Amino acid sequence: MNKTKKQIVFEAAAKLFMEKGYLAASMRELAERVGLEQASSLYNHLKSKEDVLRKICLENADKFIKGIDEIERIKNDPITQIKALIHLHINIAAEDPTSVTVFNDEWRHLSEPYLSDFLAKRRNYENRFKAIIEKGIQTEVFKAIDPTVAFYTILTSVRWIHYWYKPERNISIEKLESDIFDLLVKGLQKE
Amino acid sequence: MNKTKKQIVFEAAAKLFMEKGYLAASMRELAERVGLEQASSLYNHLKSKEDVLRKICLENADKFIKGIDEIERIKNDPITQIKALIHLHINIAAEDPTSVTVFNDEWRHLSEPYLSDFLAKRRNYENRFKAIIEKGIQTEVFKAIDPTVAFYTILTSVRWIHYWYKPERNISIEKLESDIFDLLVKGLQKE
DNA sequence: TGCACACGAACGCACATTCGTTTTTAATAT
DNA sequence: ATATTAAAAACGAATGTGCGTTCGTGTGCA
Repeated sequence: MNKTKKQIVFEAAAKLFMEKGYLAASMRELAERVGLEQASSLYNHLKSKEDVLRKICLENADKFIKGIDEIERIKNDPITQIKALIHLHINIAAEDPTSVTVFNDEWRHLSEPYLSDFLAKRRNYENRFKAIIEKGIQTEVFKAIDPTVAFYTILTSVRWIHYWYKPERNISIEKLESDIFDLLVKGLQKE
Repeated sequence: MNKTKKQIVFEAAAKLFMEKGYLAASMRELAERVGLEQASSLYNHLKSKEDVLRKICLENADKFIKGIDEIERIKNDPITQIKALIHLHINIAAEDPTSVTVFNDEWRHLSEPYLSDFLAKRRNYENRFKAIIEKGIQTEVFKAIDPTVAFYTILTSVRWIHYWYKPERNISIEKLESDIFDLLVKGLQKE
């Protein structure tokens, strides 16, 4: 099925936001990229520049929330849950790398009240992520290192995968997933 | 010794760049923050907005290059080198978190040829970081996971520490360092 | 007397967005 | 097939705003 012009515009916007950053991306350049002579023509397809950013951020935030909902529901032990969280981050990043990059890097340019909404969702996700790690430490499945350190180190690792992972480097996402899991859970060192 | 006005201006600029992002930071707001009524007055202390960004980026890039220079010179085995790299990242971040944040997040707004210079330095650093990990894998000190995955996962972990590490959380940088080392090298899982 | 600094006006530019108008498209009726 | 119509999309001019920076001038301190 053909993409609507609206879809084309939104995808080009995400790409432009990713490449230049939200503030440096201009509606004039976006127009050019989708074959329009005038930026004003864009407004037949979108409400505003920020509205595009909002949709991208919200969409991805919901993906993560939905993901952790299911992980909490289905998985039980912390190790399997961590594995599932790695899986979640990699899959979302692989599915739409452009969109997840914008989500990750440009959310701070949301204006209120959308910024607060976004941050609330983010905090919610992070707290639940952290709780999984804390549970692992409490039940002595994980090492007795500082939970905050463990949490942020792992979250950071998986949150920025989109920065460097390019599928064409002929490493599959399955291998990527299991390598990251090995590294974070079992450590870099051999025995 | 008292800070010169120039120092005050540069530090306030770094802080402003960090808080709002380089593009969203305005010279008028910077002026206000350092007690000047007019943005034009700033130009007695700095050459241009971008010049401030350049100095911040260059300064930090050199810190990392100098750091890895010494690590290559003094340390021998990959494990000790990784430990030293973690130490390096944490110390640079702790010493001047504001500046390292700007360095890390805003370099892309450098214009040519400074951008290319910066990226060359960055590539240099990353290649040498990666070489250490590859050596560890080749000599079978490290697990046989994909070197690129190992490299980026570790680099990402240490590169974004400034995002979340606040010294007032009463965890010392020594503990932070050893916990991150434990996690990355020995793994999260117990035994 | 000179120098460092602050001021205030001004310049030129790029930006997102609005508006009224024209063109294109596609569905309907002849 | 062709003509009619209404909606969708593109246009181009215009608006207002904020930006970095320059310049000429003034002020106060060494």
